[in-house]
Amino acid sequence: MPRRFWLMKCEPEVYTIADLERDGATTWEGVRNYQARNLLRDDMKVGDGVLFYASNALPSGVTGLAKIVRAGFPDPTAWKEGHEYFDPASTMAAPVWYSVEIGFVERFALTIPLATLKATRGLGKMMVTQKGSRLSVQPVTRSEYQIVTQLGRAT
DNA sequence: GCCAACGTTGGC
DNA sequence: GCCAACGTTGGC
Repeated sequence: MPRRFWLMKCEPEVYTIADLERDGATTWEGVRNYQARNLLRDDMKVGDGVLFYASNALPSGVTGLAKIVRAGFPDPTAWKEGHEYFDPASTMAAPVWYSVEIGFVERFALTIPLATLKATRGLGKMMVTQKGSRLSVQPVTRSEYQIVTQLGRAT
């Protein structure tokens, strides 16, 4: 089965590529958007490549690489009463929200800013470069992944 | 902090 | 099922 590629957004105040480097792996929890949920639950597979994106950052951009180390499973935080991600609609029998686990791959020396992505040939159609693109988990093509990886290693 | 874009909610 | 109101995201 061909490896697929993704971009996952997180605010630096919540979690960074440096945190992932320290932890080795982390559970990607708290996604509460159906479109992103479907990707987590159905499409992300072990071994898929991930561009780690820092949103609401200075600058916002891709800060490194990760990979899927555990495919979709019910988001445990949805079951924790009192937790900020608690959702009574999600039950053990019929989970509503899903998580994956990602593992650390590489930390770029410098962030590849959104402005650079927008200006780079071959990334014009990348979802994150489109106006109003708010999806926190996005599909990325192999070629987009490779171009961004090269940018990250070149700096 | 501003504000545009988007998703969700809820009245009808 | 429409759509206005509202809340959230996220770049700047």
